[in-house]
Formats: sequence, structure tokens, C-alpha cells
Amino acid sequence: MGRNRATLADVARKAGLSKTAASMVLNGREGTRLSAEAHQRVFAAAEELGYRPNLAARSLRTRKTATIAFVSDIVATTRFAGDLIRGALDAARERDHVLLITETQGDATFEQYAIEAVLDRQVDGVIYAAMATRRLMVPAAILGGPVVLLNATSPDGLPSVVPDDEGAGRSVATALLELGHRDAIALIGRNRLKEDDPEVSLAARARLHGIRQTLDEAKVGLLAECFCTEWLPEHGYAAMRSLLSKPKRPSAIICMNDRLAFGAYQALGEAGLTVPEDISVISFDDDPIAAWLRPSLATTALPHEQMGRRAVELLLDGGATEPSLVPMPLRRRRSLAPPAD
Amino acid sequence: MGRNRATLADVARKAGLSKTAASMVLNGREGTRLSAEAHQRVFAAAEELGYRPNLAARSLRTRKTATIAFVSDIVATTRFAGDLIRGALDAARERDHVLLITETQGDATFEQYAIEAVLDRQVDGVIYAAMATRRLMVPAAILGGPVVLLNATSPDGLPSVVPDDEGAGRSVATALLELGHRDAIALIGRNRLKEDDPEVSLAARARLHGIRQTLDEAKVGLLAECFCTEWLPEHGYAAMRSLLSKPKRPSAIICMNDRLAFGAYQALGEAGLTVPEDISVISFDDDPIAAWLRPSLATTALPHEQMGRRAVELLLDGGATEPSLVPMPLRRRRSLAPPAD
DNA sequence: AGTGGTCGCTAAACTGATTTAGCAGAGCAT
DNA sequence: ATGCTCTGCTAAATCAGTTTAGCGACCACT
Repeated sequence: MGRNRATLADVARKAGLSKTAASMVLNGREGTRLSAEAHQRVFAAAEELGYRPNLAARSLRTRKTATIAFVSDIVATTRFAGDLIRGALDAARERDHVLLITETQGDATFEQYAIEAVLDRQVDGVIYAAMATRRLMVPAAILGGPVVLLNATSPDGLPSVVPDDEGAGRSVATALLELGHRDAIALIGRNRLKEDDPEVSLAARARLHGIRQTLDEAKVGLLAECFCTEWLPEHGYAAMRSLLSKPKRPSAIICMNDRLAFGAYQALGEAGLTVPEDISVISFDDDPIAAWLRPSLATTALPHEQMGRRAVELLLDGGATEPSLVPMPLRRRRSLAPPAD
Repeated sequence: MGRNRATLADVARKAGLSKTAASMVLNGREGTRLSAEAHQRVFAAAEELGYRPNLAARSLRTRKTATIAFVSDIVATTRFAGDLIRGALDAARERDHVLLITETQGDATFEQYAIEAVLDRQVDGVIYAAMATRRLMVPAAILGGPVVLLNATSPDGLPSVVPDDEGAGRSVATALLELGHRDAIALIGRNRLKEDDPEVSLAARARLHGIRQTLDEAKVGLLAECFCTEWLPEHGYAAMRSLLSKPKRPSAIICMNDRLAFGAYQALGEAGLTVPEDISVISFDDDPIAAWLRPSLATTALPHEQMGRRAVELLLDGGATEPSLVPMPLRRRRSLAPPAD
């Protein structure tokens, strides 16, 4: 790969100057007293030879690699990972950096390996990403250099980027209140484990808190709360069926994520009810299926691309130490309507 | 990042030997005549100092970086990218390599940048990946070293890895024939652009060919073929509605991908028809929604993880030059049943 | 004439590994 | 005593950059 590349020495020779001069000119060093003519000659020579510096050689001296490690627990199982990576990739490119990606799969051995692999390559910093928003402990080995947590927080007080799930909870509740829904709002997706263990999820508790806070302020209580062991379509389906079997039918449903909402749609369809005329549905995540459902599902979007971008910015440009909250925009879609009455 | 690391010189000093000796021992060089005792001392010193070689220094000399570039057109817009990357990541780790990821976004300027960025970092090889299976031209710049095309082929005859879409077409058709479906099989998702322009898609043509070939052998013709401008749920929905408006109702539907099938499900639900009692549905891709649908959707899985893995294997271990076809396994699910009659 | 400063540039050290060429000492035959 | 081979090891070159220290020429000032 890349044999026969021109070296700095080649450029210097062609320009009739020393390597020192060529290096300084090409790096745009201030305060050097090289003549305008020398600059010209170096640029011309570099251009002509198609010179590109060997970054391995450079980083040996400077200890900078213009490379960031993106270490995540699990990339594959979530379709959001791509967006996280894309945002990071874009921001990195704008700063002339590149991303080295590794995965720990939640396994301590793999994690150890991943960390060593990136440290051996002298990366300039590490983005440590979790695929579900949660609290975690970062391995001591990477604390020697800059680290930013992505979609996670840690007790060490490291800079971190997380979505504003509480704000999303408020948006969701507010949207329903504005439409006139009051005492017939039901919630699908309560989950003790997710709500109580920050190492499992930070989102569940924050979303719930945002919803409750907004409803409380409006002096509105929830009609019902369904617990789900997981946030998958089948659980949303079961929860919706159980809600429909009760005497008072809800006017609106809040689902803790879009997959639950998908399941709820299925149950509503089978029951012969239509969204949003009979029941409004609103949710969290903005999974691709939200837009594909009929009617399209109103939801609050996880701003993964923004978050990936912000993580790189924090890492390279520095910034706040308190967790950086990225807003989750409300996507108003067809699944919302005023209550039927 | 990684300051204060012990160097080879430190290890050598501690072992009371030269750098040369230390280097040879640690690299397990054959034919060196260093004593068993010297080996012991070097290993002990390295262990004690927690020595890890500086890969920038090593690769300056050896021109190997144990790093592979993964250059793709668009990672974010498809939830499959994660699997492709994960497979590559796993295979790379097994070979002590690491992945440098960049994205071209289908833009020539970005592509140029991405290529230069990875070549400057002296990667050992490039995996050039497309997110939709298609034919493409690889930029001349990367031809200087090993390249493997992933989910793509090129006229240059470079090694490539693609899914066996034709085989998948045969599997799908065979599955329906085995259930007894004959003359009432309809197809949703014909698309001239995808079928005729290999730079847009190789999958459409291959899938169609596999289906036709199998049906022809069984002397069965398609009841109907619906053209769709895109392979999105809304198009599947429209196609299904138009099929249902015709006099003869199909006993089975083949959709060219799962999103179309999702749309078809929606239309079937609205029409009060049940899958699979009234109509069987089968499809391609094994998108996560396939398992979430009610009833779960039978489909042929795009083996993205396998493909990512194979690409790395081809790149590092060498191998066949003709395109490497990865089988697409049939996922038998609830959406299949014998025709009603 | 000597001193000092600026200008324009370069030699050489340095980064941390691998690799080539070769040295000192022992053992053995002549 | 000389030459030869073998053993066990090392000095120094090398990779391609960056950086430090400083050199020679020229000018101004005392």
C-alpha cells in the first residue's frame, strides 16, 4: 500500500533546500524567516511530486496521530449505531481526524484487547460509547489521555454526551395535554430494572420523570401504567391488549419506545380500533419504523448523529465537564389527534 | 495518551542486553542464537515494565500497520451497516488487526479525502464497501495495495464478497412450491432501474432470476408482477392494494424486500385478510422488523456479518479472485402456509 | 576594528522500533 | 601458532518526519 511515495527529502532536494526548510514551509510555521521564493519552490516541488507526509513517521516524533478511537460495547445489535458513528465521522473529518473503531461486546477480555490495540496505535483520544444510554465504569488504561463518554455517564466525572430523555418526556406529555388529553392517558413500558439501575439504563427513569413532572404540573394523573419486561414489539402488543380489556378505554397512549408502539399498533389493529381517531399514540426514539407505520408514529428522536458529532467536538475542542445534554426533537406525525369523547 | 510507556531500550537495559537482542526475542525470531537465559531475561523485563511496542515506530520501519481501512459509501442510512462492520471487526481482531473507518457519502471530494486519509496512515489494505449490492469503480489511488470489495463487484476483477441473491430467489420460490402454491403466486417489487443498472443494484436482477428459474423448472408462471419505484413500505402497501383489487386473489406473495412486505401486511390488515391463512408472504433481507411483524415474516437473510468477516479473510489471508458468494439462509416463519383452496 | 543584531538557511539530534553487518571468544584441526 | 567455524551477542544504519541549535553573510553602530 502506498509504495513509491515521495518523501520530504525528495521535496527538499527538488526545491534545492534542506529537509528542515521543507518541513517548516509545509507546516506553515510562523516566525521562520524563509523567503517567499523558498516557499514557492517548496510548494511547487511538493505539488509536482504529489507529496503526502508519512503519518507514521510524523507521529513518532510528535506523538499525535490525528486518529480517534471509537470504542463501543456493541455496535451491531442496534440500528442507531450507524448514526452515532456517522456523526463522529463527520466531525472528525472536519478536523482532519480519522476514526479507529473497536468493539468490546461487553466482554472484559475483548475490552482489554480493544484498549491495548488503540493505545498501541497512539490515538489522540478515546470516545467510549454505549449503545443504550447508561452509567458505566471506564477502564483505567484509557484514563491517561482525553476521553469522552458517548451515550453514557460515569462516576469519574468524565466529559459525556447523553440525550435529553427527561426533556423528551416533557415534550411527549405536553404534546398530549395540548391536544386536550387529560385523564385517559396510559403509559406502556414501565420497567423497574431499567428505571432503578443506572448501569442498565438512564433513559427509562429520565423519560418517566419528564412525563410525570409535566402531568403533575397540569394536575393530571395517568389512567394506567403497564409494566413490560423488555421494550420489544411483543411486549407492547401484550400491554395494549391488557389495556383494552379494561373498562375505561384510554384516549392516548405513551410508549417508552417505538418498538413497544409498534406492538401496540398491532393490538389496536386487531381490536378494530383506528389511530388516531380512537386512540392517539406517541413514543420515543424515532426508529425508522416510526415513519413507516400507518398512520405514521409521533415520537421524540434520539439525536444520535448530533451526539456522535458532539463527542468529537468535546474531545478535540475541549469544553464543558458536566454531561452535555442533546435535545430530542419531537416528530409530530399522524398518530396524534384530540380525544374523541 | 499513553505517555511514559516503556520502550524497547528500557526493556533491553533492564535485561542487560542490546535492543537488537530484545527485539529479536520479543518477535520470536527463528534462527537467532540467543541463549535460553537471554530469552527469560527479556520476557521478564518486558513483563515487569508492562512493555508494549510503539506501533508507529514499528510501522515506520516495517511498512505494516496491522490496520485495515473500511471505506464505505454510506453507513448511516442502513441498519445493516452495523453487521457488516461487526463481522469485519471480529475477523480483524482474530488476526490482530484493527479497523479504520471512513465514509465517502457517495461524494467524490469526500471519497478523495477518505482515500488519502487512510493511505497517509499506511493501512495494510482497503475494504471498499457499498451499502446496496452493486457494481462500482474503485478509485485508482487505492489500487497500489490489497483491496477487497464488500457487497459490490467491479469491472477490474478485484476480489469481492457479495450475497447470493440468486440462490435466495431460488429458496424463496422453492419454499412456496413445496407448500403447494402454483398458479397464484404474485411478485411485488419489480423495478427496471434496479434490474437493469448494475451500478444501482445487483440484487434485484439476481433475485428475480432465481425466482423465475425455479418457477420455470416447475412450469409455474407468476400470477402478477407489481412494479415499485422504490422498495419502501408505502410502495408495498400500494402494490398490495392494487393486487387485491383484481379478480383473482393471489395465494402467496413474494416481496423483493422486507420493507415492501411490511407495507403489504398493512394493506392486508386493512382488507381484513389474515396471513398466512388467506395469503402467504415471503421476502428478502431479514430486516429486524421481519421478526417483529405479526405473524412473523418468512424471509432470506442478508448475511452481512458473514460478509464482513469474509472480506477481511480475503484481504489478509488471500483467496479466490472470482466473486465470493455468501449464502442467504431462509428464515422459515409464520407467514407461510399451504394455499387455502 | 570590534561588537551586536537580523536574515535566511542547514546540520544533526531525535522519535522507537527493525535489520544488517560484524565482533569477540571458544573449540578444534592443522 | 595459525586458521577455521560456531556461538552469542551488539553497533550502527534505517524508516520519514520534526525540532533544536547554530552558522555565515550582511548591516549598523560605536
